[in-house]
Amino acid sequence: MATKESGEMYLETIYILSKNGNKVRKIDVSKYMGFAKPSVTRGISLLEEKKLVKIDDSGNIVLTKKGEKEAWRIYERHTVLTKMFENLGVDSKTAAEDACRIEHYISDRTFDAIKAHMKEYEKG
Amino acid sequence: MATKESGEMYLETIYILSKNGNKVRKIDVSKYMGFAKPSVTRGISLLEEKKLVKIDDSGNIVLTKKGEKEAWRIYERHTVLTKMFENLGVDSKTAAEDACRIEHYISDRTFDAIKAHMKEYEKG
DNA sequence: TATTATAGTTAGTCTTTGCTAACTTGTCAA
DNA sequence: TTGACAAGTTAGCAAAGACTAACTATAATA
Repeated sequence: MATKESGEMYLETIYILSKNGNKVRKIDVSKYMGFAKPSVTRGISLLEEKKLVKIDDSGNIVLTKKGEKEAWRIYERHTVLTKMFENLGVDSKTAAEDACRIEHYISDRTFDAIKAHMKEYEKG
Repeated sequence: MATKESGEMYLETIYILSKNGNKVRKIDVSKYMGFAKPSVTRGISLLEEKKLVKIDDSGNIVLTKKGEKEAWRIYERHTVLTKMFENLGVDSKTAAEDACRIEHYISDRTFDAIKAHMKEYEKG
């Protein structure tokens, strides 16, 4: 598989950790994901190459416009899929775990259909 | 990821190709999946080690009980997920493609919830 | 200032799973 | 019987993405 999964997980993690205006360093990502520091060093540097993040003068990881957009894309998949599974009666933990794996593999087209359906569902 | 994906795809392919009582050789798997012969040689031999398939005297790949069960598990995911996406308005091709990727990552628990929901849906 | 802890990097390993090149085996037809 | 083609294997490469060991650099504290 052209595994975008790894990069997307780093991106999503950075997004989550920085959501409340928090500074995010590589060590934070390392701890959050449970990956060794060198793995994170490389993972993030790949994101840098793709212009998805920058490292500021203090060593904080900052999402670029492009990175922010992409991270949001993944994060939205995560939340919507989790909610869908919960609505189907799946416990929150399992729902979130499944969403976290599936979010990387679902096409825009199918995700949009799910999103539209969820919107309807919530309405009435 | 503890990628079960590759092995599951081989298994599912063998299942599909043998569904109508057809004999399945490695070359058939190779053509169906678009993989080179050596890749298939190894892929299948891993399934042999796990006692999921056997090679009979004529070189045909035969699913064991265990392999059959596992293959069916994947195949059912494939069909149910495809149908669900189609019901949400996704075109058949996209629905099948998404199902094919996602089928490897969805937990039993979540899949059961989806299956139950589809049953309800079809009833009414 | 010197010590020490924390953050980060470098170098190199491992596993998975695809690939090609080149060989072997087995079958069928001339 | 031989020649040729199809099926399958062996050996080795590549990329992704995790790891450890060991280093450096930074920052806080005695």
